[in-house]
Amino acid sequence: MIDLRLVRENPDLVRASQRARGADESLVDALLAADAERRAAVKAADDLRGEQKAASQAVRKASPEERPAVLERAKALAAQVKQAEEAERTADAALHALHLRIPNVVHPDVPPGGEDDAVEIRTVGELPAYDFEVRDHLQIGEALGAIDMERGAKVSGARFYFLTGPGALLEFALAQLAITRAVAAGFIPVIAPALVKPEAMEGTGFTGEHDEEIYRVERDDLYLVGTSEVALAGMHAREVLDLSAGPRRYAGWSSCFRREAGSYGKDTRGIIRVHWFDKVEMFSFCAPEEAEAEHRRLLQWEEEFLQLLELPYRVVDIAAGDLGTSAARKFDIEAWFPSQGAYRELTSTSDCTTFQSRRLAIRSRDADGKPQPVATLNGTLCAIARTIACLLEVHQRADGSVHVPAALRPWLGGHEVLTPGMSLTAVAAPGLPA
RNA sequence: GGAGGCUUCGCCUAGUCCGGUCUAUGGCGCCGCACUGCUAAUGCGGUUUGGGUUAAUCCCCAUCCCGGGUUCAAAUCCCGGAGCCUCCGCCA
Repeated sequence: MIDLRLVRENPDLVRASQRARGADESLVDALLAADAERRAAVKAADDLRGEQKAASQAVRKASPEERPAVLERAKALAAQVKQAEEAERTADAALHALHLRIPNVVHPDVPPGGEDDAVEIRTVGELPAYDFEVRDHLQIGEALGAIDMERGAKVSGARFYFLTGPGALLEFALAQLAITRAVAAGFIPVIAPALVKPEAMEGTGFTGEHDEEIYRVERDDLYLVGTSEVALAGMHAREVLDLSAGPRRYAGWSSCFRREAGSYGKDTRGIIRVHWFDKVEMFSFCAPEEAEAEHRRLLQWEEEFLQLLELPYRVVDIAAGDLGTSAARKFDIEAWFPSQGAYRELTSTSDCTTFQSRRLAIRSRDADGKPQPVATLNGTLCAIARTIACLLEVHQRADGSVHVPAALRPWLGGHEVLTPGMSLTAVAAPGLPA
């Protein structure tokens, strides 16, 4: 949630942010009114409680003769306090409900507009040219024995898949490369839970407008995460972190689950948009004043990863109307999918400033030693299924084989190419005993 | 799934049986000051978090795992829940 002091002191800034998002501007004034009401209710209840406390002491000290009268007064006050506390709770709940409905304040440099108004920042890598008819990743994957959609549907339904043979090995290779890179950059590797409590989901801002996107396990009141960001952010809920040595960075691996409600008919083919995939996610806790620089660093790590995979891509600055609830700013990296002749989102990094940490009560001590909300940032290092799809397409060859980028070879037995029908028995990490 | 134990202001801890200056004790750590050639030791003072109020200080309210209840009054009594530990059962 956003900083209430900002709303009080600079409501126009928040109104402008709401406008930029295409969200309801009047919420800001409703919030201000609710805030004033809550403060009045708090003051009334506090004052009454103070009186009651004194009265309660008086009961104890009263002589036997005056005791009945004093007790009478204390009882009356107790009843008033009860009423005042009820009013306080109501006012507080009203404020909280409004507070939760307001998304993060957008960064001033965010481009205006909606989904189609992302601004291209740069393109990197040469678009490949093919002197044969380009196949899509599913055709290539099926020929390689790497992807089995039909049986995925048989077992789990639409948008489920099996990764088999070289596909399964590719998943591990990508995960290894991602985690290895992240650890080398100073990230703490984490295997995060994929089922979380409602609190963690709410804290990261996913339950509001994205509710339809989330799998819920009713019986146990748990959610399946759509990204390990949820667990990683929740990891330090209600803690005071020591960030004096710089940002605290985690690289989390987890399965991710998405209902994809409302995307019927979109990307129905292959493993570009699926209900479940595995992902290595970067997550950073840092001082608010460092957030923008950290955001650029996350973006850079994402770019380096795609460069290692030899995938051409472009970086886009997401427009205000297309930002998630928690994000003040978001950069996507879109990689080239030859079968579509288009760039498609492969990774995404968001600066959530103090929005998530305020909800989750994640703080660090400022220069005065006072706990203050930290900034949280997240970025995809590798969304594995979609990355496999992109790799297969970009690195395809006329004979149905697929070029293996050098960076992945250590985990694919040193093979420079994946070929239909190849034997996997030789695929082992070099240096391991046979 | 069953039985028992535990949870106090950074860490440890007193207090809970028997409700009332608990405005929560003490130790460690940390910060400041004094003493000291310097350090150590010692002494004195400070040190939970959130909210309200304020120009700021002061002050006020809440906070003893969480949520209810009883009471004029709850760390303390009652009910519900969470987490941790031990044992039994089951299990990869």
